[in-house]
Amino acid sequence: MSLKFGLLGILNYGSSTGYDLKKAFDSSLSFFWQAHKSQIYKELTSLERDGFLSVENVVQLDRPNKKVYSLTDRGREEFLGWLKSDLSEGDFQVRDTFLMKVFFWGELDREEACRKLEAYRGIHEKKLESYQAVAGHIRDYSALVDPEKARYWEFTARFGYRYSENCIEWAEEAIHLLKEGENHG
Amino acid sequence: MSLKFGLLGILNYGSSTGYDLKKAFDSSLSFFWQAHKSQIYKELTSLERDGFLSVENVVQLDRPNKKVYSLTDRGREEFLGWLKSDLSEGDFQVRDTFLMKVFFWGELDREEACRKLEAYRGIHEKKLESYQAVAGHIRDYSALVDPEKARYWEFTARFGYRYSENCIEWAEEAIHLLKEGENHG
DNA sequence: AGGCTCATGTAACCGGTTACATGATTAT
DNA sequence: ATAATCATGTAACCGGTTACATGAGCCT
Repeated sequence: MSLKFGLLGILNYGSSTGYDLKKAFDSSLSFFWQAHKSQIYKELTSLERDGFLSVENVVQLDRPNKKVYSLTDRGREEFLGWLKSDLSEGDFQVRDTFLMKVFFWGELDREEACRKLEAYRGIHEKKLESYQAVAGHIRDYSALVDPEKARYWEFTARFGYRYSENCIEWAEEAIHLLKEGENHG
Repeated sequence: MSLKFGLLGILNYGSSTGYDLKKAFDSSLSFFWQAHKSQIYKELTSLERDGFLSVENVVQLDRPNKKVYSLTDRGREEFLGWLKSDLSEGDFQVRDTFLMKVFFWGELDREEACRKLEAYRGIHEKKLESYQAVAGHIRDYSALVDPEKARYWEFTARFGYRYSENCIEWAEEAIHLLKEGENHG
């Protein structure tokens, strides 16, 4: 359901093509939402059919033709309605296959569990670095765009940073407990 | 994809019916995975078709008949294969509609953003309480079941607790930044 | 009388993933 | 030469959600 609003939200900044929307997703929303191009093209078609977007065919000579989508008034209303709507249960539901595995780790031996925790920590350490880079990009941007927007982009990047930090601390705590338990477990 | 392994994992503890598997999901896996009963019944049918489960029809007189599913050897192999498999990209991808909204909050005024952050904090404060209750239940259980299993159940509960704690701290930080920005923004 | 628990599902739909398909231009 | 970029999609499939449907027994 949220891909729809992600697309409307980006198009609220300005008109765009499916191709560029995919790039926008990959570069700025991918921490908390991923989208395949096939899904983006499908969704754009139905948003246009429903009157939330208008489309213009742009013929190009040196490159493939393209379809430029623009938010209609109805589309903007739809987007703002979603944005203002109250938080609901679904906004808090997490799905995490890694934690599902952890839940069943009683079937593995502790060495294997420790190795997996260390791999997990390593991945989040790399993510920390990339969030710092993202934070830098946003600061560069915020000089150019509405700083009121950039403020919230920073909040989401900060969330990602803190999230990975927390995963690392949790993993270290768990590793510690496993190694402690080895002696008198 | 992970519902499959969640079901195999619980059935690895012992045979069960769709009805009871739904309860097991709701009571212990729901923090990181939710499942509807319609989906559970569908999945059980295909797991049996694929030879990962066997099924026994149990006729009852005072209650509706039931189907008791049991893990086959193939099913146990399939489960352990998944459990031992290396972490992949998909194990780290987050989907969070709340953060999607935050990303676009530049379209709202700050008071509204603050109110939503406070609601968010409030919800996670309630979640913190429920995780403490969960941790208690696990400790009660761990006297009865294999403590090596309970250890990992605690890890996932601890993750949930820390996650909500982190959300609260992030929200407070964000509220602070918004209120600070009011004066000289 | 009314609501909860036990116990099963089907049907319609929506959202998301993977693979396939094309083809010119531009940069290394 | 070759790989990347630009730009569009389709098709098949899988996974997940919502609503509908039934019906006995037990508790208040």
